[in-house]
Amino acid sequence: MPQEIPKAYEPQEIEEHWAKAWYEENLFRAENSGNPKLAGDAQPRFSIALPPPNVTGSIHIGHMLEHTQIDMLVRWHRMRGERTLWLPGMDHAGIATQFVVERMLAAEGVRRQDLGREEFERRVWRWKAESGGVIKQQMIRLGASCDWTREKFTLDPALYRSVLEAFLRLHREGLIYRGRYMVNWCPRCQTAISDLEVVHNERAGNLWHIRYPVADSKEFLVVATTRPETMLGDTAVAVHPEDERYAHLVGKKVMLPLMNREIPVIADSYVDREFGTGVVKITPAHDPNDFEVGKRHNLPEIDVMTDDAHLNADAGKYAGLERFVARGRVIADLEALGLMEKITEHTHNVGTCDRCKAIVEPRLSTQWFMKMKPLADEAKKAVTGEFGPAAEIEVVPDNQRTILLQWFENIRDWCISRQLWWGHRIPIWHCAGCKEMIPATSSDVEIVDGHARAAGIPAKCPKCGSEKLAQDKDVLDTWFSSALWPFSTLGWPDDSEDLRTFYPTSLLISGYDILFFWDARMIMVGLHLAPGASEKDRIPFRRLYLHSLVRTAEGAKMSKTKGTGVDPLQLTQQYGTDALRYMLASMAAPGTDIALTEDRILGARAFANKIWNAARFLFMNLEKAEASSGITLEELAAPEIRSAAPYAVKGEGELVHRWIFSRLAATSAEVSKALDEFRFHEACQTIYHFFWGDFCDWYIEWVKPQLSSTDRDVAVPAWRNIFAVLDTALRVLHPV
RNA sequence: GGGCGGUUAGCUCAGCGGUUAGAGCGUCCCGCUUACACCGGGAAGGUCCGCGGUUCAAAUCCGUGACCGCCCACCA
Repeated sequence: MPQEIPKAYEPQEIEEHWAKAWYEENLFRAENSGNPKLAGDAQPRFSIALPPPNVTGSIHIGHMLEHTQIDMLVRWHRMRGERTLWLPGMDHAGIATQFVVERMLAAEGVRRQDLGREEFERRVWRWKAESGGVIKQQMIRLGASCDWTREKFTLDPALYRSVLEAFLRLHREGLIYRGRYMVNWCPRCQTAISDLEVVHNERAGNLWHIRYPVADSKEFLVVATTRPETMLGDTAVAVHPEDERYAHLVGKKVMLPLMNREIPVIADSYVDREFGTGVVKITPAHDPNDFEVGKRHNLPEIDVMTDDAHLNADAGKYAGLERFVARGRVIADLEALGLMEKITEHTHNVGTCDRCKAIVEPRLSTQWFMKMKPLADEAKKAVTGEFGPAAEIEVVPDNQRTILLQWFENIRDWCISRQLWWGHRIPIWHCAGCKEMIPATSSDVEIVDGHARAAGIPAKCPKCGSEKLAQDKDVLDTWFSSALWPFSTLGWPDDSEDLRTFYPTSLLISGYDILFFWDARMIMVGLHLAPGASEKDRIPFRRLYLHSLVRTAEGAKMSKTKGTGVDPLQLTQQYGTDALRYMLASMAAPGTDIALTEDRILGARAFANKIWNAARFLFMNLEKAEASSGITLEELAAPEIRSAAPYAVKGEGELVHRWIFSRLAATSAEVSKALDEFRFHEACQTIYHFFWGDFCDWYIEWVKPQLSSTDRDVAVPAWRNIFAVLDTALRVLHPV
């Protein structure tokens, strides 16, 4: 202890000092935890994987909430003598990172296409180094007690190997397939995106009622549409099979206006007689429903758009126009021809790209998909406990379980290929001759230019013998590698020591916003691919806790790419990490989101200060007591002396000592229980009350005279007691 | 169209079957008592959204209505 203890807690220097020391000494290596006397299965274990932050910038306060909660549990388990691993790492975040880098390039007036794939990748790697470094420093500074010796990145060679192994296995099993289907196409990012990456917003729009002249007749069929420009790709018009109004026209042809193409009138029960006119134009290449209808009726599929959402040559005279320009032109032309029956107002859902907000175009495209049904069925059983209690994944809070199960119930296949340059390249080669698709011969990787590439390059086409093979240009959805995270980071597919020791992980803590993106897919993929004879060995985690989200005082969600994130380091400078962590933890009630307000941080800072001062008081008075009654720190701090507390104190006040110890025991028990049930806020509140109310306000005040007594029979036991209490209280507090 | 939350003190929120409903911040009085004014002592302040029900007992459980918010969904 320094001579002069500052009056107020000055967190900056102290916290930074310890954070650095912890990191440099690798204090939190898994090897440093646990009870050395216990070997093998007798040693209790606790393992948890960090949800890898995206390397799209730096972490914000929301990450810090997550990390604080994880850290509390990790420290708590470590203190209880368990072999504890918190494995950190980061995610390459394919589309998100590529978007960020593209945006930076745009500021220089450069497009990624100008640079070419290789150069662009180099730029992203450079950005990754920068961003990843920042994130790591932030986490260290914020005191996250993870094992940095095991840090991973989703594009590490070892993890690419896991990805290859997973892909090849699933492909071999027929769970990964390639095909031409309707996908969500983002014209800005110029890639397909999964259903989950589409955000639907209600927007005011119109319903355009267009007359399609019936061939060889004076009649019209009036169709209603929200996207008139897609009519250029119509290949049929549909009515309900039992709709008497139109029964006589089924099987006839109508003339598609503007394109002057004859298309059939078909009957399909998909049509809702009540909506609009009861007649639907069918555009199989640009609408998911129409695509299904088209398949049922063997309709041609005419894609009228280009990758960047301009109309293509199949759109006749509209070719080259941007889609919304074309819409205007189509409407004007229809009106000029007198074929626009009417225009009504209509609000409808518009899908936008989660990343760049561009309006998504449903579009026919050849992509890689993952068959989800069989995987989801198994995952469901793990969540409902059908595999037995040992293989049950407990979901907290409980209502999220329902949500998860519903999602498994209604699962659809997952489009896993992305037309991006940043990510895991698909290990399939296409034969130039016979179009055969040849998978990599192994999941081995080689290092080229410092980064991993698939090494199992097939030499020639097994079907036609051609040697003109080219690797698929697409990369995998970033969540594909994320789905493997709990075991890929531990060495899978190798049978590694870490994998045997720490898999399945004990727990996953993630935000509920990525429940489907990540958590659900980990369960499905882990259950299918992870090693182990039974389900209980393959589930990726035994418990799943979905934490709430930190919002701004106005309730907006935080996001780095949107620039609404709050930098935790800045707040740390102002209030101290401990205060921030405490504040976050104390607000982390399951199920409700957190609005960030300064008040709460101030309260937390006051608490940190209180603790500091309580300790300061004791140390300052100890010096005096040394003089008056000859007490030494050694007499108090030795573990065997502490553990023998409480000591009987001569004279009055015996009860007070007994009281504080009973309160301490109760507090400690309550905190443990709260932590075990993820009630972080209650744990905080309990300690707060004990420390401030019981310990400071009552106990210290009461014991003050005893501490300064010259009678050693009074002073020594009193001191011993108060030190034991302080020590234990700080230990209870340590997780926070 | 389905599902999930929320509505409690001036503000932000906890509590979710059992004595006078809590916390932080704010407000009002009183205190520089040898750790702390980022403090201590005290006080004011609440038909726990409305209505109906279950119960010896309800902010807490059930039903219903209202108003907010979120998620999922292929009605053109």
